[in-house]
Amino acid sequence: MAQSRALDDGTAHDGRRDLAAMIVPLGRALMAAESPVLRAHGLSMWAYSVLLALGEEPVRTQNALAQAIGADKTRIIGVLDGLQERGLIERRPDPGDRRVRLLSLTAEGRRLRDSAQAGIRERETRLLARLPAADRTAFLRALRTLSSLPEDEIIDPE
Amino acid sequence: MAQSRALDDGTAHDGRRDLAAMIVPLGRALMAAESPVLRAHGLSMWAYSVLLALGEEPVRTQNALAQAIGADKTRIIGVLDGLQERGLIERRPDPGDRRVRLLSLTAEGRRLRDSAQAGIRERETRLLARLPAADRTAFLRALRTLSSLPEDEIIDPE
DNA sequence: GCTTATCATCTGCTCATGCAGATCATTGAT
DNA sequence: ATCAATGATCTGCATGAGCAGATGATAAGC
Repeated sequence: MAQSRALDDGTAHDGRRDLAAMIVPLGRALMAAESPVLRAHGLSMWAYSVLLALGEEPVRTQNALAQAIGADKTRIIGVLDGLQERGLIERRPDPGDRRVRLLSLTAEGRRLRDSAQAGIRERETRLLARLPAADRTAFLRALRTLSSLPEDEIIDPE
Repeated sequence: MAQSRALDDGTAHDGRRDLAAMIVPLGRALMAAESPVLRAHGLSMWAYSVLLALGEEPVRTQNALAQAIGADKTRIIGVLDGLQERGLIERRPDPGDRRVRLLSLTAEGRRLRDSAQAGIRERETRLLARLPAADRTAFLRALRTLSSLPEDEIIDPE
């Protein structure tokens, strides 16, 4: 263990840093990278998250949508108001239960989402070009796997 | 483009999600995973980050330390006070410039850091076991590369 | 019909964070 | 010696997020 810190960079005895220590700042930087693209499209991070979460089928209940994007159900109401006013989403009562809203994208909302996402994708492609092709592919595959895990499986693996 | 959304899961036309959309929630979950380990060691996230950032050589200036861990220099003062009180770190004036503090780990601080990190590493190993070995290796290699990039290179690649 | 539960909505409160400003001690330049 | 800059420290302010509670409309169960 005398060599446990040959390099003073937060690394453990196997020479790598904690996952969180690598992933969290990277996530912050990626969000900062998205910021100008979203601004150019007149979207906040939460507005964009909402657009990403809405697809071909309406999402049933605002609470379900909020949970899907990791937001507070009370705090997305203003976001939804704004998106609805701009004609990017529609909110309709569920005919079978009028307490509930069905949320869907408009064609305009889809276009804006796709345009913003294309801008973000372009930047990501340039960033990922720093990785060897095989590493890039494996990285994305691993990331998809890990990010698809239910949260409690990440928190308490096995 | 008619097939651009075969699956309604926030994916672009190449079928993958935005990096931020995958990495940010993963980072949050990883932090949540660390939480019980840190609590068991009587450490906050920031306290742990400070311990990780201090190595064999003293860190010169509190501001440099704050920047290194992505914290606000004014907000880590309390953290440093607490760590110092517990005998986990030392703060000494630089003999060459008494405005400046030299920050270093005590032996006790090193032990606590290493113990916490071992606990966290154990959980990570279990989590990463879900990946095929080759993907795991490539993922960690890629993650190291990306997380080592200067922030402005991530924000504005090339 | 009455009671309980659910959804959307609004609002208040607390906490963390980022940033700015002020103060004091120290340093460097003139 | 004076002035400007720097580092640590304290504090205030604004903002956003998380959570709780209340309200009104609607639905389900008895």
